Order: sequence, then C-alpha cells, then structure tokens
Amino acid sequence: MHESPPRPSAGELEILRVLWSRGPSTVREVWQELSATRGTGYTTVLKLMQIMAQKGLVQRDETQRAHQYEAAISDEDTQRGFVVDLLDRVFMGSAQRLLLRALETKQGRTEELDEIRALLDEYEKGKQE
Amino acid sequence: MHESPPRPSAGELEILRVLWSRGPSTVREVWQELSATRGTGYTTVLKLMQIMAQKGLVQRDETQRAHQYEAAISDEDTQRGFVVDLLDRVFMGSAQRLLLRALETKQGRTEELDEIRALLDEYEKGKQE
DNA sequence: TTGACAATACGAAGCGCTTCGTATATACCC
DNA sequence: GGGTATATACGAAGCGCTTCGTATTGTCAA
Repeated sequence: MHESPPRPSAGELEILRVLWSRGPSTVREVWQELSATRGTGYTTVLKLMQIMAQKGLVQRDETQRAHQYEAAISDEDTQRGFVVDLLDRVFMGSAQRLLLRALETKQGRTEELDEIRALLDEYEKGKQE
Repeated sequence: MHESPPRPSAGELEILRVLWSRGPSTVREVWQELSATRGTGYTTVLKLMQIMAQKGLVQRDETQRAHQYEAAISDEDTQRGFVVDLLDRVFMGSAQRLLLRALETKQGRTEELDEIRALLDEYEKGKQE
C-alpha cells in the first residue's frame, strides 16, 4: 500500500483538468477545449490520451466509435502528489516555508489571509473526530 | 522587469541545494556531498554544473585549476518560481487549496498549525509598514 | 623530464515527453 | 456501392535532461 500518487506530465495534466471539469469526454471535445488556449493538433491530443490510457491515468470506454475517456485519478490525489514532491524536493518538508512563498506571490490580497485562517480552524476541528 | 524565476531541473536543483548550504564549492566537493545519497558519477556532476554555468544558474570562478562554483540564483527566488508554477498549473492560483493539500500530507503534526498561524500574523504585520 | 594524478572539455547515447504525418477503419449520405 | 467526413492506430522526429566514456590539459613530485 501507500502508493504515492502519480505526477502527470504538463500535457497530461492539461487533459486531466478538462476531464475533471467536463466529466467523460471524447478526444474531440477535449481537443476543442484545449485549442481555445493552446494550438495543439488533434492527433497530438489523441496520442497523448492513448498513452494516458495505457498508463492508467484515464479510463477508456470503447463501445462507441468515438471513445469516451474519463479521468482515472482524482484531482485531490493528483494535487497531493505534486505537493508532496515539491515539499520534499524544494522545501525540505516544511509546510510553513511553502505557505510563506505562496503568500509572497499573492501580495495585495489581504482577504486571502483570513480565508486561510478559517481553513486552519476548520481543518483542526475536523481532525478531532 | 518581472522576469519569472527559473525552475531548475531535478538534477540542477540538487546541485543548487548543495551550493546554497555549502557556499562556493568545487565540483568535487559537490560530488562528494551528492554521492552520499545518489550514486552519480563525477563527470555527470561536472557536466551538469558546466551547463548550469552556461544557463546562468551558477557563476564560475576559473582562477584556480579546480573551478569554484557559486549559486547565481537565490533559494528564495527559486522556491517562488516553483510555487508560482504549481499554483497556476495545478491550483488555479488558490493558495488555500495549496495549503490544504500540504496539510493533508502532514497528518499527526498539530504543532505545525500553530506555527503557521504565527507565520500569518507576522506576515500580516510586516505588510503594514 | 617523466610519471601519476586530478581537473576540465567534449561527444554521444538513452529516456521521457511532445508533436505530427500518414495509414487505416468506420459511419453516413446520395 | 462510392465518396466524404471522422475516428483510431502507428511510427518517427525533435527536444531537454541525464549519464557516462574518453580525450585533453594542468600540477606536482621524484
């Protein structure tokens, strides 16, 4: 057990984000959403999604001609994977330092601080049960 | 201006960490510290550091036969670079979500919460001046 | 001077990720 | 059926990162 969550590549992550927000989708649908911002070709997205299916990052339903793809890993787990990696490769495991740097990049938004305090309270409370 | 901080590769980061903690060092010194954990060859580290010098990640003093290398980017800036990237590639800019995931990975350490609260207070205070 | 050692320089291979061109299969319409 | 549009499958090239083998240069001592 204790399999550490996968850290999909940049391209894979973009596709996963579409699948997380859209739910099960065809390659074309993903491609359309992606090509709004990035200018990648259709077959590029296709190939990537095929590889992702092989890796187990997405699950594929082939009953229709246009296959349906669905994320096979959750956004939460994926986020955790990236944070864990960053935490010990860059921050030596210190969540404080991580937070400190995160705050520095968001100067000007003071409300965020209060929201974070609220988050801490809630998190602490949830832990007691 | 507003050049976004570089995000050194995995290998480059390991070397930078040694330089940050040791200060200016020779390839051999870096290699020795690294080979305590990883089994990389000497010339591998050398090549990497040469490339880093080209990229401007380190500065090289060639007056001695054994060149001295020194980090040319700060650990703070580098950390910021990684956080910014993670923040908008994975967390859509939300520092709260980032923190939430970070906390989940550190279950059991309740003291950390208080330390983080202290950090928030201090950060808020420093901002007022 | 020469031998032994230690440093840098260079080239190339391997791997993973990304990208795309092309081939092939399937569905639909006239 | 035949043609067109739309899928998937496959192969390969390019790039960046890592790794290492080998060549070259410099240093010191006997």
